[in-house]
Amino acid sequence: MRRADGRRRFARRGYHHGNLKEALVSSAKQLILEKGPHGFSLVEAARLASVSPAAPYRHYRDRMALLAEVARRGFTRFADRLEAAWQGGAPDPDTALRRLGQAYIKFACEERASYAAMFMTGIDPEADPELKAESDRSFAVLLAAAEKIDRPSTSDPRLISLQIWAFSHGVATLFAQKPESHRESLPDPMVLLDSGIQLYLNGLKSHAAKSDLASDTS
Amino acid sequence: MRRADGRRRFARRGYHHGNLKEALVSSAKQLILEKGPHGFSLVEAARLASVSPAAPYRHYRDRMALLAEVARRGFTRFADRLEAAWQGGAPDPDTALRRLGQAYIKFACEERASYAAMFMTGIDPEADPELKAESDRSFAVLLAAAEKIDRPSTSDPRLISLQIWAFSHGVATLFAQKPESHRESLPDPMVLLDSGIQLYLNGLKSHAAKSDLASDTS
DNA sequence: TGTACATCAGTGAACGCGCGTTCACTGATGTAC
DNA sequence: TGTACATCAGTGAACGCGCGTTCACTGATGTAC
Repeated sequence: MRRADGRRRFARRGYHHGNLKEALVSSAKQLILEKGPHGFSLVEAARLASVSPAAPYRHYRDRMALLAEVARRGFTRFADRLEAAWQGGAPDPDTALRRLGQAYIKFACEERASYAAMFMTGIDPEADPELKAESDRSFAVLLAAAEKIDRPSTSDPRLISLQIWAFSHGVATLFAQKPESHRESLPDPMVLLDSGIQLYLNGLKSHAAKSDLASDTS
Repeated sequence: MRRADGRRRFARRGYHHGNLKEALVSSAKQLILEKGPHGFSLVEAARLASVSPAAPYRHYRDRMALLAEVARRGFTRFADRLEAAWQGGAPDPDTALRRLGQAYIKFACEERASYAAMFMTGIDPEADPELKAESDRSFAVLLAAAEKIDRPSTSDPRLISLQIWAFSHGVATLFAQKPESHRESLPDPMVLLDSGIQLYLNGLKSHAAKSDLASDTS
């Protein structure tokens, strides 16, 4: 286990690594953090796992397959967290939605590499059924939330969920993706999203009795 | 001027290109569209401009310098468009802000390559004074708008402008960056942003008399 | 419990590729007189 | 208007690099008997 020049992270148990599949995912995440999802290379991930450049091909078809694995696992944890935050909308939808937003940002901050693999690699969930399942599960939480909140009866929950998603994603990519040191005088992304969502919900409510802007596209 | 195998786009006038600096910017934008900002290479841009791989170095220090030039020009047009849309807030701030949002999405759709160079390359405006000036000018429009709209007196215009920016950026990256063919059943990004901003503004207004959520971070 | 053997998960060398960049050069252009 | 010359903007060949991927191989593991 050496470092610095020939950087290695995982002690080897012998000829066989023991847990190379996991180790590669972990190495990939570290490299994505350091160089962004496009700077990631399979060769370097292998090096980081103390393994020859050919070894990863025993576990992943190619470079993209490992990236997709990182994204897939990311979506799984993402969906788990969102579900746990939403809790079926208890005790009331507004409170639950605020928790949902906080969970979103928390994930983007704490799992920067996963978030990048999920949303900044141009990976297409449609191409991989497993990936799609987990990504659908994530979005389903947002949709359920949009359906349950206090809103005009004619409003479109799908539109609302996409708006909340876009807002969350914007805050995540602009303010939560950079390492904390680089944020300087910017406001806390959590506060930014939270207060924005509250204002948005308020707008929805106050419009319940008026014209339905969220479904009126004029 | 040939194509397909040795793809060339610009007719040469002879030994000297005539307008290589411009041609390279144009080639770079096309390549960014085709392969994303990370797939862009200086060698290929040169090829597309019918010029040897060494030629670009007469005009740009290195690969990043050309990318920064695309971003800088993008920010210039972006700021121009935002200023033109905002019009000092006439005839009323709400109407002007809606125009602003529309201009934002319009830019992201019509100038996908520029938008990508500006926001998806990890380019740092702080590093280049010219870049920073144009990027500041863009953000200044958003800030001016946030100051002028109907909002609680205790609210923080900076926070509001960042929220509007984050929402716009989220819609732009999630729904406006992909080629239109790939959007399928998704709603029009323009409508998505516009109706969301209206709801947000409404929330701001309805809170003017109540507690100021936009400045209260509890 | 011991041995033969199939299977698994590694090795390491090699390949072709495209890229960024440098270099000595050369053709074209524009300016001074 | 014509010529000498400096400067500018190209060429093309070459370099070293890291990457993705393949290949024949081999050491370790686990299972059948």
